[in-house]
Amino acid sequence: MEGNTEVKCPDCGSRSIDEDSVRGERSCLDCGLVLSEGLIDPGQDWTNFGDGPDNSRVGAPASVLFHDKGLSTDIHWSNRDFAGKAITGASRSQMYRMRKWQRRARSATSFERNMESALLEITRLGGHMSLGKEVREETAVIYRKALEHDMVKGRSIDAMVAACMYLANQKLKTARSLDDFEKHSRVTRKSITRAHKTVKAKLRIRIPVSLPEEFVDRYCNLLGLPPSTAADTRTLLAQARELELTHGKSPTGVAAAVYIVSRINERSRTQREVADISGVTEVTIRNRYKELVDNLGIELE
DNA sequence: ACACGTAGAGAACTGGT
DNA sequence: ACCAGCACTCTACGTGT
Repeated sequence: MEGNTEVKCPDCGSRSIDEDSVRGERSCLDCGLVLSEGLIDPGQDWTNFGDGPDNSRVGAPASVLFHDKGLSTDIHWSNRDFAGKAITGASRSQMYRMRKWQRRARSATSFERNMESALLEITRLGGHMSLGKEVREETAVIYRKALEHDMVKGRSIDAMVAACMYLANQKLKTARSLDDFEKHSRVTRKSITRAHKTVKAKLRIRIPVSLPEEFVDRYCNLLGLPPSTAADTRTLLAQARELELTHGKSPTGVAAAVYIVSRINERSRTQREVADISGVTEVTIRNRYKELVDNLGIELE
């Protein structure tokens, strides 16, 4: 699982790379940098306990949303044996002991106990904020890493969960604001932002920076504009970058330069249309549009 | 219908104390 | 650690063509 000598962490140079086939990702054990996600486990997905081929797939899939990844079993409390017959006397008290010890063994370490309460909070908070399973799983993955890197000590589990979920929410672009988290979490806004900052820095989680150019093709496509318009837009964006007009602006807003080009090329689209497909408001389109037109000396009739 | 502008608020970052 | 200020985008308007 670890010590893969062929891979070196590009960030800190460490060779301790953790390959986690359940979570489908590779990360550096020293700095926590996630090297690659979406790895495919090449192994068979069943265990054959018998003779000959056995391709049966049984049981729920492993999930990061259970502290033991959902793979442990319970001894049921009904005091019945496999045939439904009541279990009594000595074997019954033996079963009580077995249940007790099984539970203790399962959540024995402080790590697991911490993870267990964190997952409860992830489920609760995720539910309150109507965040889907994807975000909750991403939160669990980030939280587990934070726990592994000793970041939870000294702050509340709830604050750390909120911070991790906020990060997951940013990463997956589910658009919940800090206010939403403040409202539904049981901790203060400050403790959330602090934990958020720490986790983001220590785990080197980058909220991917996207460039305006990445959106141009899709926008043109959605607007029914030809590839030549996309090309013209990229040229325009290159000039805008020279004059530093793209710095600090939202890439989607800048990409609305498509609007300008659509007018230049006399395939005019309205601000409303561009706003609808790009997810930025008409106001932002107007502001970018005005800035670009003013600074690049573009004449429109 | 469309383009254009403004005010007020929120989010996230920066720098000063 | 905390606050103030900053640049940007959003919502929600209004005005003009």
